[in-house]
Amino acid sequence: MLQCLNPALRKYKKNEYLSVQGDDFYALGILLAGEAMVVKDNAAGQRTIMTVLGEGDIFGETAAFSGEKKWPASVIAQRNCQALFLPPEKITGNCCRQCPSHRRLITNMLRIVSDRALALSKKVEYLSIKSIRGKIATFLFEQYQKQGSATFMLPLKRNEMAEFLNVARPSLSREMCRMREEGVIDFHRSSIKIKNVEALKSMIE
Amino acid sequence: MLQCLNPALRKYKKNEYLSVQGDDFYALGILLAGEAMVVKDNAAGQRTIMTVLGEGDIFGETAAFSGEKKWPASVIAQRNCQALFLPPEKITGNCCRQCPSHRRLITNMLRIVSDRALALSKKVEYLSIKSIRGKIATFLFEQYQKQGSATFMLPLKRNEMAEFLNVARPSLSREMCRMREEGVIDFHRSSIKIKNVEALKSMIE
DNA sequence: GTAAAGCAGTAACCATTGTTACCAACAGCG
DNA sequence: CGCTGTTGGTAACAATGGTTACTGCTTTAC
Repeated sequence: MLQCLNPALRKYKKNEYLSVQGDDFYALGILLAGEAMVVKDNAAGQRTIMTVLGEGDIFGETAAFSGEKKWPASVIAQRNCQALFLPPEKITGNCCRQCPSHRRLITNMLRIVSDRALALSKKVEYLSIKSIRGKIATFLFEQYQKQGSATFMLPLKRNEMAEFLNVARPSLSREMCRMREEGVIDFHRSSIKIKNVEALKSMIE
Repeated sequence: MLQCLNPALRKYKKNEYLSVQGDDFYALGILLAGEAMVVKDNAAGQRTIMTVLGEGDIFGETAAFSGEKKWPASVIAQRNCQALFLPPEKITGNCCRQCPSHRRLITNMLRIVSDRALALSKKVEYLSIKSIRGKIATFLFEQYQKQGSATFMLPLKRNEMAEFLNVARPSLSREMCRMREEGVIDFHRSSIKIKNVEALKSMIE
């Protein structure tokens, strides 16, 4: 079976990175020996520990089958580690002649469930932020990155945005206006301009 | 391919239930025609709309491959609907001779990713509750159901419980004591007794 | 063009929750 | 037994965010 999967075995010293957040994703990981930490950095550079991996634990399983082909978090060796990496195609793969449509079905299924998990994990991120300002900053910064320009249109109305961020609409308005007064952003209705990216970043979290 | 999967086709009139939250889960659904709503009821009887399904949308995909074999939400026809139901085993199934270990691998993978999605959706539920009291009530009620008795031990220390619910520890203590004063619960350290289940339920959400 | 509906900003007030700091109860240990 | 560290309750105060209600600006429909 292992031959069929053709996994890559790698060794890491303490504090080495098994994977780096944002890097291209090629292979699902299995920690064979040692201990590693899954950490997520946000835009402000703050780091959150997601989990600690022990021997036998799998990492990157959500990204493996989703549409997103970047590592959603970094994995850092806490001690010397050994890890196996296997490309997700190998798992769903047709090493043992199966009907192609069946294979397609399984792949789709995995992708659907994984995408769902990714979306939920995004939602958890937003909900875990306590201040409205932090939520706004995170939201805007993400839009800014996605749209690539400092001036863009918000994809949601205030109403919807408030619901999405789980806050009251007037509170959202109030806070956005404060941020405008402070010169961090400028906006009118749905069009928005980020005037000070660094300041915005620092408000994240 | 469809023969291989052997799906059940069912028709529903407006307002009929395609699935009922808490019922045993046997088959994954695909909405072929019509429109349906996915709703989640909480213990207090309040209903949240999760999504609206259109033609071609899949429902129950997370439960299908996870360890949990109950419907996590209800699906209600908004208009006359047609839906296809197929048992998840058929998807992962060996209709086309594949090596058993490979099949095992795929099933495990699906289960892992699905369980992850379920856990995240649970977390979202907790984080979406705004009042501390609501969080406590939800948490306690869930423990109560899981442990089956009105007197039980909390699995977390105050510290950890506060972190889990994403609130400050003193605020948690304060609120728990208020609930004790009101006669809804009684507790000492980690041992807790639910004195008024109905009152507790009504505090959920 | 005008009425009606929906959307967004504003302000005052109030409730809830976080913060900080301190204290009491308890567990483990010599 | 008393020391120490941990855990949990308490209280005062500050800050944050929700509520409500009103306003004016846009958009849509007729």
